[in-house]
Amino acid sequence: MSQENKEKKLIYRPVSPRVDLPSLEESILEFWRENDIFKKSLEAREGQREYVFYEGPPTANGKPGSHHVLSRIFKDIFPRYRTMCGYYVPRKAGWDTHGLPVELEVEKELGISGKQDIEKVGIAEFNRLCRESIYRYLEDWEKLTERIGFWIDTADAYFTLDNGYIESVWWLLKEIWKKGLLFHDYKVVPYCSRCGTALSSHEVDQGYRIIEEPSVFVRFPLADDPDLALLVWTTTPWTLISNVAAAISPEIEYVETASSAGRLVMAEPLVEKVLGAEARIVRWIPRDELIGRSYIAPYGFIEPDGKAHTVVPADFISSAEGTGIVHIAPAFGADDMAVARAHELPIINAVTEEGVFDARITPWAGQFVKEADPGIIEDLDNRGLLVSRISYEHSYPHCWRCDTPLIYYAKVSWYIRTTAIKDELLAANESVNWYPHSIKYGRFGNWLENNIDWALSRERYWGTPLPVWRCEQGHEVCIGSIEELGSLATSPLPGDLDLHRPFIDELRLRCPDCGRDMSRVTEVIDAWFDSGSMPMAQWHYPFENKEIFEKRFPADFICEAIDQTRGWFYSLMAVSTLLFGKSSYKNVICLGHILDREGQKMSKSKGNVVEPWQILDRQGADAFRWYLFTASSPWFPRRFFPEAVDEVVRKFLLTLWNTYSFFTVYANIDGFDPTKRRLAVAERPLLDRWVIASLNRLVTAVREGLDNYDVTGSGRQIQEFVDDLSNWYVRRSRRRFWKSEEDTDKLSAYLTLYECLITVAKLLAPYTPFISEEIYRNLACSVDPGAPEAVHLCDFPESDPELVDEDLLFAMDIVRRVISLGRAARNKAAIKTRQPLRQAVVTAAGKERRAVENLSHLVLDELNVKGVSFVADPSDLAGVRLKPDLKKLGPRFGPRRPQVDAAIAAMDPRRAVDELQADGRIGIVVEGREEILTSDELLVEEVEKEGFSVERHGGRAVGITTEITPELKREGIARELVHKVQIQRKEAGFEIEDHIDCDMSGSPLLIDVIREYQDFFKAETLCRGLTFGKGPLKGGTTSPALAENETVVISITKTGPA
RNA sequence: GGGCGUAUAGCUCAGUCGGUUAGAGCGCAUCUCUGAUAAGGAUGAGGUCCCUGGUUCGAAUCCAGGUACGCCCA
Repeated sequence: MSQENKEKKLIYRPVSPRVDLPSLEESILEFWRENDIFKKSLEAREGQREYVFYEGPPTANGKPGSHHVLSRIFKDIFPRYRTMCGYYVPRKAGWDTHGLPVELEVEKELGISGKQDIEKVGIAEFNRLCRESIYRYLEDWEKLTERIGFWIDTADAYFTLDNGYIESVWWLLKEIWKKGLLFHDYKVVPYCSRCGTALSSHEVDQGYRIIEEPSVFVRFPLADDPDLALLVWTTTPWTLISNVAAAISPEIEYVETASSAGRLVMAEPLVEKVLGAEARIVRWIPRDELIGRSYIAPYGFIEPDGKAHTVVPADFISSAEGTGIVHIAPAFGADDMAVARAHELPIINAVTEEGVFDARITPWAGQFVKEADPGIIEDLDNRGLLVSRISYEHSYPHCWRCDTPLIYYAKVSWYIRTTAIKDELLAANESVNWYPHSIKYGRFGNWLENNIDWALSRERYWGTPLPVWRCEQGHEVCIGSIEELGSLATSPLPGDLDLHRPFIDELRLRCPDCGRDMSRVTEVIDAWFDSGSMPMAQWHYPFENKEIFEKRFPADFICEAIDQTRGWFYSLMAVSTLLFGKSSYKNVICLGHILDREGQKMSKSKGNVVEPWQILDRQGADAFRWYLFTASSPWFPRRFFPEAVDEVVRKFLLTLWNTYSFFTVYANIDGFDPTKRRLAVAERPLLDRWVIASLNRLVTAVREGLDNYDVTGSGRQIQEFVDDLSNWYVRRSRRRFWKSEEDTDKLSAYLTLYECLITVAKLLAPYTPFISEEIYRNLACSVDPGAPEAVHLCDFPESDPELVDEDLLFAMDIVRRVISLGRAARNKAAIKTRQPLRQAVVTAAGKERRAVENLSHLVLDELNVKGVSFVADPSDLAGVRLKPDLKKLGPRFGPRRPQVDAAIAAMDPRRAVDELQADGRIGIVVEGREEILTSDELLVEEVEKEGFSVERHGGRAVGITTEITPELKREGIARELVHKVQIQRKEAGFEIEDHIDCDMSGSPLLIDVIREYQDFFKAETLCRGLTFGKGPLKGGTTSPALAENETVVISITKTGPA
């Protein structure tokens, strides 16, 4: 045959059953590159209806990890799918380039930390390094992006650091400013006084340590009754100097107490804990009596600028510790600040940015606030205000760089008043489809409901500068374009102006109000505002590309991980709602995180990170993709490790590959060319019509799934089909492919398998673009020069509902269940499949019975039985057992049901069933009372009958006769010996179509059987000359074989090909 | 401390409206089948359906409280 192949031109490129998937994928990548397939896939759909995708820009400031693969393949699959469905789906890449993480990376590289260090280096140099660091990993990202088959236009990517991008962001900010929604106010931030900088929450998290601190209980005497005092607890005595109010909870009861400490007001539940058992409750004080009461402040260094030192309500107060009365110092606590805003309290700040008391606080001026605590406590004690002090152990944040205890400190910050558009945000959210749905009114909806103003500014260096200039008079302008900047600048703009710091800071403007010099405020903006602006800024809107933006807004689809709820998902929605009053996206998939094998977060420090290249180099991108698409729901957190992907390769990709390989081997032998042959499906055998029906049903399901953003469900259905195709359709059809006659049956098998493979390749193209491409190209392009050159240029398959023969699908399903039960029954009886048996008995009636009858040849063959018979009445096959139908008897008898169960169990089942059949009802006695049960209130189950081996599942049972007659035994022996010879042929290395001569000597019984079955024997083993007892054949292979405890010596020799 | 999510076999996951014996694949053991396959088939071992309480005749499923993990906040 090999000789013949060399001479004959093969239709299909030969496909080895062994495949190296990663290197196959590399060659497909090369094909795509060389032939511009991605570009062609776009061009082919130009002018068609658009499907709009927005790329949420990753920060390329580090190597991409497995979680990036997850999000990037989900970003890939829908554009691919929609393209195949006929949509035009442009895919512009983007990179997020600003922000603290970039700065930290550069600080680390330079071995510096903190703002003072950065300013020593110089902002120009520092930002130059930031810009450089962005590009450092870009290549890694682009390589990975290509390798995993994520088609996105990286050549035309947007960068948030581009002047054009920044100009668009400025324009957006100016629009917000014009609406009066950009403002500045105090914000309490975790602050390191040594480094002179606020810390991000990420940094704060790194510095928590358990420390022991003094905490004090202090008297705040009431102004109108100084003998009675509020009892206040604080762990930061130094903040008492800046006190402006005392807060009580609207939910806790307050009392006046009498004890050795005097008359004190506090929360009732805490009295004993704080004052001890000796304290006495004098009276309960209604909250109304407290709210609004004035008290004498502990310190009067600073005169408050407004009404202060009164009791106010606040809802964050705990009744678990403290006194239930909380001292409020708005400059040093976020909760305090919120209370101050709600009640229009003044703000007192006695502390400088260096973390020391200012000159007004004479006793402690210049002292670090936390170090002043002991002096303050002593002072309180001396003045009789201290009730008690205790040592308090708690977790307190420290600066991760210098270990200085952080203080919470009010700084001026710029905000966007998103609270003013809360209703619009909620309305915009209504228009979005969230996957999973729970996010919409859960995590995201709640976040919108509790919206707080967007803290926009950062006192940092590498970011979009806040385009606000201020003059000495306090006039402010917000600049919305480079042109506007030029018109107000005191000197012409340089031609190569970089809009970043420090260059932008050097530009002076002339104040439009008073004509004085204006300089820029120093802040840059939150990088989230950059990325949230991408729908406009990626196009340099409104300065350019107006039509493109309008056409591609909002996005049909975006996708990121769950941590973006308050990140990109929010910023994207907030920016567009501020500007246009609507959401920038319609459908959003919110992915879960990838965890390690133990369910722990992957992190470099734990060393449990799975590098994507580990998977890509060993198992390949398709395997990686398929695993992530189908292993679990996209939004669940998932455990991930390399071995998990192995199963995908073995069970799915190799199964598909081998089916494909099988086809090419035989199609090449037979020279099968699908373009030259036709056969209507209706004229094909049942098995073919079944697999075609199943395929068409699959197409509908996959389309429906992907239309509804269900990747996992659709994928699992494809996997199930491929399994059926290989392990049922091909397995059952094997002989049809290798038989020598060229008949309709064979043609039908080829056409059917071909259609299945091509359609599956197309269905899989969005999922596993590489193997799909290979299968499609070899099968389609090899025979049809008119076929699109890549699977990704094809139309997505459409289902033909006419071909979905539901009855046939049902019938096959039933038959396969019957076969499975039959095999189990054989196994239980320990009768090997090669031994023929007389009969299989199936309990089936009506539609099910007809199904098994129509497909009975499958049952006979698979179960190796001579006949199938049916029993309508299960008792023919089995004994019976009676069970209560709980769904019916439960509601009827309620608590008495257990007694009913017992009464049923006590009946003789055979007689009860007879009675039920005769009368449709039966009487039982429950607690001495007669009750009538009808037949639909009872369930009848069968148990095994003699002479049969029976297996059951649910209401279905299949039995096989276990009697082996001498005749059946002889046939079994014949099959056994055929099997032995087949093994021997294989071991001798003969080709499938080689013919042999065979000699058999030994057991007279076995030889007698083979004489009887010699036609069968010769046909199965391709044996031409069969002799008995002539001894080993010359040049042959000889081996002893055992069947039924008798031995023969079999000798075979090759006599040449067919 | 708050909000959201997850928890089912050693592993990865299904489990419909509350219903009878909680399933699949992998892995393991035993057997079986096989001239496409790294495969197929069957059986078995393996389960505190995270815990506690409640509702109910009946809870993996509904309710409440908790635990662990993750995310986002504080």
